[in-house]
Amino acid sequence: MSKLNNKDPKSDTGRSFARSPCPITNTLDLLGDKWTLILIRDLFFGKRTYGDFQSSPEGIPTNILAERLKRLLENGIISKEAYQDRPVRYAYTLTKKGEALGPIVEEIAVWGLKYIEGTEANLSKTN
Amino acid sequence: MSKLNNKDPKSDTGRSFARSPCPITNTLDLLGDKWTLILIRDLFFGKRTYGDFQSSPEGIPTNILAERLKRLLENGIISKEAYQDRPVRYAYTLTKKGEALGPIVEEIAVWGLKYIEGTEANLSKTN
DNA sequence: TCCTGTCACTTTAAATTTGCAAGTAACTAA
DNA sequence: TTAGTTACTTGCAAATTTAAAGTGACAGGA
Repeated sequence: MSKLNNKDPKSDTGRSFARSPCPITNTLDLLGDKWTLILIRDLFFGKRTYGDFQSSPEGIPTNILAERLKRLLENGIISKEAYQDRPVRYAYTLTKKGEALGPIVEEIAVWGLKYIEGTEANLSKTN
Repeated sequence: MSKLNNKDPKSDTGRSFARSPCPITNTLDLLGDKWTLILIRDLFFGKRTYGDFQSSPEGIPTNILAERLKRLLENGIISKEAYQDRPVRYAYTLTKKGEALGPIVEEIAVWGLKYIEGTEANLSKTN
């Protein structure tokens, strides 16, 4: 039951990985897609509600948004709390683990600004 | 004809983007998937041939490998050259633009090592 | 010459994921 | 009562990914 390359990381002993024990591979399995790091970026820019994320110019589909928020919650990268009752409204914020993604987001922005023509640094909230 | 949010980046004036002018978004459109940064990692570890990439423990499907190498070539992140004739064999290497991805890969590795239990730093070539 | 093997891909078909649109539930304000 | 907002969920077509097999160029050995 404790085979390597188990399809489900985290299951079993915690020492089996979906693809390999490489930290890069496993980080990519968590946030290596076209939307997750955009959410992390938005969180760094102070966005906190479901509606805030939807309003970013990239236009994330709502089903993808819900699923990504769930995955980030399950992995302890963000936390969710009601910031008001009547009606209940939720705010998502980065945990310490999530805040630690800062340097990754920063280096991606630096590279993009330097090598992709026409990209612009954040102009307030028009990410 | 020069609308923003054009579906085809690079088309038109070069000032229209697929999703937004954000450097993070555009970098993600280039390498935000589960395989591209693994190839970049392999290149940093000195792998250079098609076979080298195939032999990494993650087991990239060959059609994906071919397509990603093509995209990285088209975007000037890697270059391809024959390193022998009879039979012709090709080596892929990082360009200056590709080498500049070093800090991103590094920060991803640092985060993964710290926050994903069980991941291990590169043990020679067993990425 | 024929056969086997390697390297660098390409093709095919099925499985998975994505994107778009519409729908739902809770509640509030008019 | 009706309309509006927020935070999702559902359904389905389209796009992407995956595994597996196939192709073509060439080399070496029998």
